Amino acid sequence: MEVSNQMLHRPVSILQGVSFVCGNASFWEMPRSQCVSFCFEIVYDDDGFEICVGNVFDEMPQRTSNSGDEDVKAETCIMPFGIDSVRRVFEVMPRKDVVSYNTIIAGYAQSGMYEDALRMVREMGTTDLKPDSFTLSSVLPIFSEYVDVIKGKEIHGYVIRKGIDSDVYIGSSLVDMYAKSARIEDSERVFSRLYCRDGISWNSLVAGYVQNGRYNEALRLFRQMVTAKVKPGAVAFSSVIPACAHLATLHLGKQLHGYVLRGGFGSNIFIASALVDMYSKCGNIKAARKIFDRMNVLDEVSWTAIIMGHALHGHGHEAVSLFEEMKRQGVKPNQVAFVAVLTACSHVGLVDEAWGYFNSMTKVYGLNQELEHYAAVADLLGRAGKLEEAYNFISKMCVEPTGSVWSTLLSSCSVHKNLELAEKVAEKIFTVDSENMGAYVLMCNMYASNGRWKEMAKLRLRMRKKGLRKKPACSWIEMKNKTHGFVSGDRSHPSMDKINEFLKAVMEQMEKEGYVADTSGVLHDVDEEHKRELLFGHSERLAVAFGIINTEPGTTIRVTKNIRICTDCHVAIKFISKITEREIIVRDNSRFHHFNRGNCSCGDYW
DNA sequence: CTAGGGTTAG
Repeated sequence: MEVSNQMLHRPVSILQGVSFVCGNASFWEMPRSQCVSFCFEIVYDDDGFEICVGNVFDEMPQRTSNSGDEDVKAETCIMPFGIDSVRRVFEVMPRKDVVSYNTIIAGYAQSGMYEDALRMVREMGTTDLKPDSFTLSSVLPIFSEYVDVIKGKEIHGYVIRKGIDSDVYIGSSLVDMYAKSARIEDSERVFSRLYCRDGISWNSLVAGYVQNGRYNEALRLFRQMVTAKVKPGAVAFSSVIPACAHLATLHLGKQLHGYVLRGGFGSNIFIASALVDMYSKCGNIKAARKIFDRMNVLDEVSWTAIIMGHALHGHGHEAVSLFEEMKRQGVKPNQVAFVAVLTACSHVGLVDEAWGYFNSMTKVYGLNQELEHYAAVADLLGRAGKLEEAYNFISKMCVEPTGSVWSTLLSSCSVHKNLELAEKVAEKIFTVDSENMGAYVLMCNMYASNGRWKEMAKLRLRMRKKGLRKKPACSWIEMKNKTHGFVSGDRSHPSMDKINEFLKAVMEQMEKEGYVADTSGVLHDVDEEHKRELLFGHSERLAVAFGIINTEPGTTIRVTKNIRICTDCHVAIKFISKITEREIIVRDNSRFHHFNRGNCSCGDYW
């Protein structure tokens, strides 16, 4: 499992000077008695204070409840004075005990002052006070955030030795720590050993699955949690809903939405933003917009979700005007919001606007342009046919271009049929990423459409030598709460005869209305007739046909495809939408195509 | 005195 960008971008300098010394790796496998040999030491500071009874937060006001939501911590736990004043009080306390240390450590940790929190843990050691489950529950999340699994494991070793590893708080922190370090198997093991699990421990693992891209497992565990009669809270919903967004499983997303409303969490901004994202990624931008319009409070995340939604659905102008509206309302766009608005520009070809936004990042908002922003602009230039400009832009990037940045340009070269530049770009890709499947496939396609069979064969040989195999194209459609998958050319679906019959009938009508098969994208060196047959078996076409056959007239068809929609299928589905009078929505790997009355929302710009 | 959450994205 890959570590996400978010993890890699976290600084680690904060951990310097802190040392939880303990043995190495595999204490998992050891019987408990042997774990004792793992010691836990703190590097002590020289100064120390006497132990004191009392609590520096004694003066704190009680938390007030907050509109039925659970997330009271951030909003309503207002300190009467800043953490600095708390520290001053703490420092003059004549005697300090574990509780007072825990309190100040938690205070620092919750205020993001991690160095101070860890310094206090060290100081605590100088006074003979031993960190307990409270201390460590405050400290562990620091190592989750900074993805330091070594430090996290040291603490794990220590808590096993102290016999507090089954503490729910510690357990949840450990589950989270391992998940954020991309070691979800270890999260599972910690979780499985917790004999007392509350909603938070369940959700730590659910969220862990989502963070590691294991969406199906996240949903499975969420269901298990509900079955175990643990009621999901607000946080649990905002953790699982993104799993539906990623999987594009509208029916599950809808069920969760229903659950959210019944639970009274509908106005929670975290959940509402997740729902906006989920509906738009599942192809229902109207529902997404409805939820967004009903939200009372909007932050940069909710704005970004709806802007990205419109961008993915090809409503570039709407996305741009929402971005302007966000700024007008005084919400400052962050880096992600810029990714969204640049994506919007790229999908509709707003070149000048995009440049304006790109430059305003540093000049107006003091934000650095990161790889994603460069990628979006490169994508925009490429789509707009400014291939050379895009090439130069990428070559001069301040960030080292990755294979994926070059890949967007390569697909633009393919759209604009510039084989010469494509070859140049492909070589760039292969130098950074010699196993980039997409690049091999695209180049093969381009050679094929130019009749350059020799070059194609050469490239295929190169692929074979590397042991690379083409990822099969597949499409899927939800039908009565079941997902039906289709693989290109695969005839094993039980309804295949009906599908073919349908496609044949539609095809006759299509040809009458002027459809001509575009066989240029067919990879194989076979005759025209055979090429047309191959197009006939494309997965998106099968899924659309299956959807139409099995639904009432007028029902919207939603299909998801794992790779870019094929040019010929794009034309064909336009015809199909007109002939069958259906709205057909196809999500490919980068956007949505809304086919209606013979047109597509992308305006053929994709 | 302690633990889990939403937006990028190939």
